[in-house]
Amino acid sequence: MMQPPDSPPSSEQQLMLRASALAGLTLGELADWAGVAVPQDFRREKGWTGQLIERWLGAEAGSRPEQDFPELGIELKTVPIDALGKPLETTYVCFAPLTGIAGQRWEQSNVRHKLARVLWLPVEGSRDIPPGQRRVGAPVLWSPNTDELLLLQQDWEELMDMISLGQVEQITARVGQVLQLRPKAANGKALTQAIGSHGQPIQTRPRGFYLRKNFTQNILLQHLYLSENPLA
DNA sequence: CCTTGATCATTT
DNA sequence: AAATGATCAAGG
Repeated sequence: MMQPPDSPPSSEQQLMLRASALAGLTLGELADWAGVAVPQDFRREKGWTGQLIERWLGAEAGSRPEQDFPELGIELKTVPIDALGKPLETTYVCFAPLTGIAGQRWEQSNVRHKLARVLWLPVEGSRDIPPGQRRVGAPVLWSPNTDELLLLQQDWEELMDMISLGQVEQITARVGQVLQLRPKAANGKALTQAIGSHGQPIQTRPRGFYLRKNFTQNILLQHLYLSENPLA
């Protein structure tokens, strides 16, 4: 039986070694060995899988607005996949700034920084598989290529333009080719300040940036054909 | 309230 | 069946 590390990985290689060691194991095994109870479902513990994987890779717990491995400049994302390897959910990236965004540039945006380097860890997520029996897949270390970067930048600029023009209430999840903007809060009562259609301050639900499923799927698929040893 | 970890539940 | 909009928990 394995045991979770007690310190962050000292190198990218060590991180990948840790992640690769999880491939093929079930969430039940990882939970047992870490002394964590497995929930019947995720209705009341939606972040359970991500937090379990964080422990096994030695990420610092917490809600700091930073990368999971700041020393390595790497962000960790677990992604639920179906039997065919397709993402079952969009991927949350970060909150969207709704005020004080004049002159904000893509190059220095939170989205750009978060996605600079991501360690994707696919996990079986079909609801007909009990959480404890769901298997962890092989890790994929990814940085956006030129095409992906351009798509992300185009979407980010379109969304941020709408926000700065006071059109945040008109933004639906349909806007954006690969990046979308959706509510992100504890509930519908949470409100934050934004810009209204006449430039006046308004109260609206906080929003977050999410990656569409197809975009994430292409990342995982590319590695299937283009990486040296995708199954290692 | 904000940010982290995301999935749920209803609509389309 | 897929996508959108809503929601749950914990740390700060």
